[in-house]
Amino acid sequence: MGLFRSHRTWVHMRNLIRTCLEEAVGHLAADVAADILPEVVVEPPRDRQFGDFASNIAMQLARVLKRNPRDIAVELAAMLGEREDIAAVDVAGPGFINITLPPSAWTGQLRRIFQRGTRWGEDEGGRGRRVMVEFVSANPTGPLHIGHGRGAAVGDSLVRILRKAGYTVISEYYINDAGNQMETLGRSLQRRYLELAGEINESYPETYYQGEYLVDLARRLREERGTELVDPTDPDASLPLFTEYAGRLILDGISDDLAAFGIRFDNWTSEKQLFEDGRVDRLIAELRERGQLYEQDGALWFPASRMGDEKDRVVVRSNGVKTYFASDIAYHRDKDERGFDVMVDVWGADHHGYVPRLAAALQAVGIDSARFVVILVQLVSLMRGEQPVAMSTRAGQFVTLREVIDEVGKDAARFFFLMRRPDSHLDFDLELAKSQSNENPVYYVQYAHARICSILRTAAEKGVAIPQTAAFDLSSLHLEEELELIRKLDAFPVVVETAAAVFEPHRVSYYVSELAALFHSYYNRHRVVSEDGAVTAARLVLVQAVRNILQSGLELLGVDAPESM
RNA sequence: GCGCCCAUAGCUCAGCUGGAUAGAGCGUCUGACUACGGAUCAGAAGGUCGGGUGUUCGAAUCAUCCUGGGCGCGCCA
Repeated sequence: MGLFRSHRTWVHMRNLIRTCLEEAVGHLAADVAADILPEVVVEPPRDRQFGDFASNIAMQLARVLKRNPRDIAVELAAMLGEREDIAAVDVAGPGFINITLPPSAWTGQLRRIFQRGTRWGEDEGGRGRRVMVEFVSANPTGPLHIGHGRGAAVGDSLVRILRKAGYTVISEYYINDAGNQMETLGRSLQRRYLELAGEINESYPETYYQGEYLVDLARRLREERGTELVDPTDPDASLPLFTEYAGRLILDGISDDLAAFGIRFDNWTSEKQLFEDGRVDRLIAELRERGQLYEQDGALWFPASRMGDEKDRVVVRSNGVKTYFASDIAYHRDKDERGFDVMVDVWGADHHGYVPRLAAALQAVGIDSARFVVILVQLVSLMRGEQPVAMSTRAGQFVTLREVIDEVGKDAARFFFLMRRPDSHLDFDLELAKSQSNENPVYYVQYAHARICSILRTAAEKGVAIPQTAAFDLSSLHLEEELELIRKLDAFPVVVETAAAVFEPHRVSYYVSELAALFHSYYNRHRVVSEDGAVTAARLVLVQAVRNILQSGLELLGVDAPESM
């Protein structure tokens, strides 16, 4: 059986090598129960001199087989070495198996990658499993700030990555439009409105929302309705109108800001709606039926402490008001009923204390909490060069996402948010993000893409045919830099798969940066378009493949891949 | 006080869930096209992976303790 004659023509090399090793291990350990055999892991070696791939399986097997790892490695290597399509197999160190493929294997792989185009990296790993990714979900009480921006970038990129990895994904925004914060919002707008009408003399209360945007909304309301909403006898009567007005316009603004950030949600779910159509009540009834509620001090409690949380939590307050916790359980019960295998929630890290209680509650209504994944995104420190930018939500002084997008651009903002692990603190430097210099990593990647486009334009101007297929001889691609590029392209599906599995978009950011670096280096050393027709054609195939992967990698981050800059 | 997260080069951070001599960008220093875009490239210097103990063939990675920083501990959302 030929190693590279797979029924799936788009399989990356690493998986093929793994399959080969698994076969060999099967022969070697035929009498060992399969379930105690260690998983075969194949990865690039630390040092390229060791070859294309390395596996530590012999050392893992040593434990099970109770044999010297080097002996095992030698035997496995002997089996692999018989294959014609493997150039060399070596045993090194304590028992690493190092595998080298012939250049023809790599050019053959390049051909497949090229023909796959921007679909290279699409995988079936998700097997169509249904995932909901819920993110942002900010209260419609004010514009999105920069912290929301990070959550938005992470959530949206996760959606893109999961889709690429073969999952069926729905993105959703949960609108927290119920509760007393909305009432406070209404009162705040009402107050600003009355101030405009000259009805108020006292200073604006500290407990109200402080942002300037409420003054703008009040002006707008006044333009639309004049002073007809001034009702000195019964201010509460018109309060719902203010609340509804503020909530609706702020949510529209949030939606616009997200659109400017390249984000469109598949679905929006209203918390208020959950209350109004009885889903919250049904959930509470369900908890009661399952014996998961008790009454104390006039309130209804969920015994979360029985399932790992610090203390029990109130579901219905003694005044009859249902808590946010209640609606949140109901919301996740609803997600479950909509048939999602996995529910991913992207939250600010300051909500981490909330995770155990919700996980416990889901478990209590029969939802395996392993299906509930919370990605905690750490807060963002905004910097302007060395100087921290002061932000205080309370004082209404915060930098909005919109301001950041306007100042540094969507691409830089998204890339910066996705450069770090979600659970790592992020310093966001506005000056750096804005600078069109070599300090800025966004341009580095985009420039690589634009440069390739430029090469293709040059080739076209010179009358060189741009290869549309790779169905010709690529054997002139034998330089180490060229093989290195192909290996990197080959690894893209692994990056997508891993980023999806561990919910870490920053892996894609690193990948595209590394791929761009390999390309820039190659570009500076070797000409693509030259007098040699065969070499030119082969190199055009290579750089076009690089372009495709840069493009789809950036696509996963929601960053544009410009043809010129 | 209890819980969660973090600690890796001067700075900002990766490290492919336990592998070989710990990497990248920025900054610093030295260099590179009269050719496809110099927003680029080549090279150098820079480390007790916060500290201790443990687990094993093998630890930045796992366990545990300590130190230091962030966050959370409401009948708020």
